[in-house]
Amino acid sequence: MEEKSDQKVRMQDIARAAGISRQAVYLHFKSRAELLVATTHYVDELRDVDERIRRWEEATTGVERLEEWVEMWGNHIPEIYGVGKALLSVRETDEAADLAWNERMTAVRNKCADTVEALARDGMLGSEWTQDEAVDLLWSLLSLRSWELLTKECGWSTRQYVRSMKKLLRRTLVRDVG
Amino acid sequence: MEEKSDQKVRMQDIARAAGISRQAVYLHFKSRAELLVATTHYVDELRDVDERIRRWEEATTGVERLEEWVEMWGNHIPEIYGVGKALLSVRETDEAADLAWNERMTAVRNKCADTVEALARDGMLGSEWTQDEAVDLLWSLLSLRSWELLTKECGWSTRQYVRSMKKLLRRTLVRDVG
DNA sequence: GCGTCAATTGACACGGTGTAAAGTAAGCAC
DNA sequence: GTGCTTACTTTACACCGTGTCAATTGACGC
Repeated sequence: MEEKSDQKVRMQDIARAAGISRQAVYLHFKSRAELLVATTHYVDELRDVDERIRRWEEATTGVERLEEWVEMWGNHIPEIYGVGKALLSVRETDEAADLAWNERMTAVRNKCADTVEALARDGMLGSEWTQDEAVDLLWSLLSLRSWELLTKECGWSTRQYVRSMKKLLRRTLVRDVG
Repeated sequence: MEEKSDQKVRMQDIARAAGISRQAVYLHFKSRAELLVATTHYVDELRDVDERIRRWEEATTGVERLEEWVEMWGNHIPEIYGVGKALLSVRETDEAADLAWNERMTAVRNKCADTVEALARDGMLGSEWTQDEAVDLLWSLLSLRSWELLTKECGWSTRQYVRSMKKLLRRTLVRDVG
């Protein structure tokens, strides 16, 4: 999926890649949606997301947390892009997939909320935003879709994406000092 | 499509809505993709997009143009959301649909470029952005996906979306004065 | 009455997902 | 060795949505 995130990955393809028959895949996962969900969990484990979050939580000031969070999540997006995109598209029809995606997204949203919270605690949240608005903006700018737009359609690198999001968010959400 | 932009609209549904048989639809449009493309053009005509653009071009200063552009396009998005979303999803498989979508998107992109150009001419473009970066950012923040995320997933109104985008873009792209 | 044009009905091919059934080969128990 | 389980295979088929094709109908103009 990561290799050919532009094309559709069929059960057939997955089976072939695993060196088993298409039917055998159904012995392990009862539907394509379930397989995709399981894959996202596998990727999380593989990339040791928990460990990264632990490190992020050590950041102290709000502004630091913001920068670290953008850095961390922004760099994680390309690692989940393939599965994520597939999951996004089955979500339209499959309820379980929708649920699974929503769970993952609220997890991300919670991190965004923590970040904004820290910013507000420091009195560094720009006065034109409510906390909720700031969370929504941060979350949407760090969404798979935003990353997809800027990298796939505009030709940015992930590096550039992270750098620009940091700048943009700092200018936008953080109160002017001096 | 606008009514039920969450569900998939099949040829069957379109035929029923038009009061003709499914096959008859194929007498007018040779594929679903072509129908979707035609529909976007129809919507443009219906909403008299050209006229709106003409009005927008009267804005003189860069900052005014930015605000007007966000206002205009932001309010147009919900009018094309249903078809747009359908088109986005066939784009993956249908080449003609992809082309049609890209054309529409470069048109939007050009307006973004004009806006940034005006900003730069006034010396009001923030010094941390190149013009290309500014265009990409503006374009992606005004994309159907961004609007979708903030309204459908975060529960914002289009009003709120437009207002926030104006604020965000002003703070982000426009040079600090004084 | 004739052609033609829009639409109808019904059948069918294709591709992708998912189900079901029967068969096979390897491993382990005793 | 015989028997049982487990993982997998092959084959077949149902379901859906898109798209094609052929034969038919009904209204209109002339």
